[in-house]
Amino acid sequence: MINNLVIVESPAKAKTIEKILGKNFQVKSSMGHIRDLSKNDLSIDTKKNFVPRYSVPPEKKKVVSELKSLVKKSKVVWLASDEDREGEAIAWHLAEELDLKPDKTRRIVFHEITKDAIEEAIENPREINQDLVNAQQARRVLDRLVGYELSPVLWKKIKPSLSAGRVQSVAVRLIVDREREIIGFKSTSAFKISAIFDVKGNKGKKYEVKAELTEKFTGKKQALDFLNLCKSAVFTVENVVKKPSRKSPSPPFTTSTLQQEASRKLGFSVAQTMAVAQRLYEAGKITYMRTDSVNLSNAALDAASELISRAFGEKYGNRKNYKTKSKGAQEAHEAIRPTGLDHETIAGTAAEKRLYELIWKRTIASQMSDAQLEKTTVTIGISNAREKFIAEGEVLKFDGFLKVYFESSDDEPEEDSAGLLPPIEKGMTLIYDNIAATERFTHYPPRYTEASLVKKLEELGIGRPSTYAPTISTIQQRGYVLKEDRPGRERKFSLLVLKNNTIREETKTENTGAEKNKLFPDNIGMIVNDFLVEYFGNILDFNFTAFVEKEFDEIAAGKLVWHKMIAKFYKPFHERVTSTLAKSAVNKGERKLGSDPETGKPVFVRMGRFGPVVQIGEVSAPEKPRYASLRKGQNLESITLEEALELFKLPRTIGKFEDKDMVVSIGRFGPYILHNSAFYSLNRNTDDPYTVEADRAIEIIREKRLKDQTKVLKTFPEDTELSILNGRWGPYIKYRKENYKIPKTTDPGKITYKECLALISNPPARKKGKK
DNA sequence: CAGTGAGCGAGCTTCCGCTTGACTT
Repeated sequence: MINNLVIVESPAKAKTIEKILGKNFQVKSSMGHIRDLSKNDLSIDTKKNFVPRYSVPPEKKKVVSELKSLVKKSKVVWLASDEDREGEAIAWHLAEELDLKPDKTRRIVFHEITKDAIEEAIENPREINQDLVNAQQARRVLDRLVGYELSPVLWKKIKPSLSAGRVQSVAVRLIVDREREIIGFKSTSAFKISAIFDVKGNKGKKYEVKAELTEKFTGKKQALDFLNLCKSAVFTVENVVKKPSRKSPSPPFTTSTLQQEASRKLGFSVAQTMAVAQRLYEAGKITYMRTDSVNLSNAALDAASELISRAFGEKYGNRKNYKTKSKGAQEAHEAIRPTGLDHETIAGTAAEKRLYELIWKRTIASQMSDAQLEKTTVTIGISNAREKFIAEGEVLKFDGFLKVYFESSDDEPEEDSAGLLPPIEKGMTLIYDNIAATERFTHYPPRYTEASLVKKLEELGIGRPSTYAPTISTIQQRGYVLKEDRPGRERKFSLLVLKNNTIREETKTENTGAEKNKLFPDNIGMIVNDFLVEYFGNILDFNFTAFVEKEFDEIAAGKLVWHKMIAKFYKPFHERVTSTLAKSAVNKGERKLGSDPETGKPVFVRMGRFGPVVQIGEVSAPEKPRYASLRKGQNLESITLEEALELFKLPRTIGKFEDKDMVVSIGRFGPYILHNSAFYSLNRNTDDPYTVEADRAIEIIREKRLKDQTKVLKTFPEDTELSILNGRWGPYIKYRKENYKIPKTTDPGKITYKECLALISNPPARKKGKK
């Protein structure tokens, strides 16, 4: 017989709590929700109060039967799931499914896993809050209705297997909207003026001071006029102002801020951060990693302040607890922090170490004092112009939390930060070393990264810590969004430099627009988005979630009946679904670009069976239309007629080699040359299939042939299907179309037929990790 | 591996939010 059975959500949590509670308590986990709407149908009675039909999904059967048998052996069952909407629902589902009798069931909650908090919870049990449970049911039912009624509309009107939902569709919209802003962005340029002045300090020491003009000039002529004025100008220090300023540390990590900082500082993807954090959590190294709370337990605050005084001194400490600012936060857990603050580092993989250290630093810094700075601003007047030069310097007076942590930002890297200024006094006359006018271009708003998208979603109150990573993977899996690198392009800019009383003009080039790991909408994402915005604008509205959340709060407060709220939403929504199915045309993102100058036939782009395609001519016309696939990075909505026609220039016959034609085209694996029924790949980076000429093609063919000659290292008379080949990663065994690795310990030059057979029948174990 | 773009019809796809393993390459 068990006296007390405690059920929590996570097994790692169960282990910790069991240690705290001791022998009289057995602690088990439910592994999250144990029941849900069936995934095969709607499972909601839309005719009768939206009654949900719940069932235990197959993967949860085992947990439930285990819990059932434990319950039978227990005197009292303590439902200790999280104190939020989902946690309350988990407790309720457990009570229902395990058939728990009220007299032997207690509901308890705690926000931190400490002895005090848990003991206090045990002393203050309550009953399941049915209003809160109903708010969760409303959330669940609404999401199911939206997802399972919208998705089939997309299958019929756009493409099978697509999906839509309250969260994912808004995430896609953010990315599509941003891309359109970028496509429509008109970059303008202006001339920024910066000067370097020579300053003589006492003892004749020379310093340089960098200053910037308060105004920019829109044209080169104005910039030139200004530099000409400077030739005869006297520069005088008009003012020196010193001002103290402070920098405060950021709050401890939540899921969202951890994902952002790990992305910026460690280059982790959102999924990677969560996987590493999960391992740290399971190893007992950090607190729970799916949280929206910035709260720290008293024990953690004590430990931090003790550690800070000991390691850095009393004045570095600033004990405080932060308040969450994010919309819809439920704060069922603590912030993400090390469980043992005295461990600055841990044993583990490189990724685990780095993430842990990031969490440690952020937590400690959050309990440290502000950094104090002194900012100096020097205003330099120009005798014959009204503009001023400004030189700025910043000195750190007290480092405070900066001793351990510096937060990164998403913005473009700042130009060299201001440092210490040399001794300058009001009234000094300065002599310029040089004054430069540099043409600078305005930049389009940045594309989202996974982490900055999470940040935006959190600001909008859309999604939860447990869903940020899965949402981002879903919108990529559906093909709505691609995470990609894009090469930049070269751009010319003007530079005018005044030095030694003469002005020199230069044209320079810079690389602009290069992107790394950014989210781009793909054609299908844009089509789906436009369709949803047109027919279901209310759900795609950025405030839709915030609006329904307010109603869920009212349900939780007992002021609103959940199925009435759903009924009010569902009636117009369902009518819209029906009318959209009846009225709207099948949407393939078709767009007419113009007509083909050669034949006069219309030129269209649209989604075809195998992706976006250009079509010349109508299907109904007597002559069959011609087709060409769009290239990677080309969009249905932005491709021009010229670009579309260009696609029909392939395949190109570019000449003869060894009496056979050389034909250039683009296949699944990129551009290639076809010659004498053999394929030769063009170099994606340096060769352009639209312009490549015969000489270069021959060169490529010869290179490939040479490579192939050295490809076969060894053959065996015993079996012609077996050979040792030289591949991209070194020698390998090829046998009947399959490839096999040769271990590093074996010399591929001396390998025998027998050894090969052994490696084929018993290949060395591969590293796991791939699906 | 190097190209597709027809048409019919059956059967399937899909949401968000809790939480971890147990499968194979």
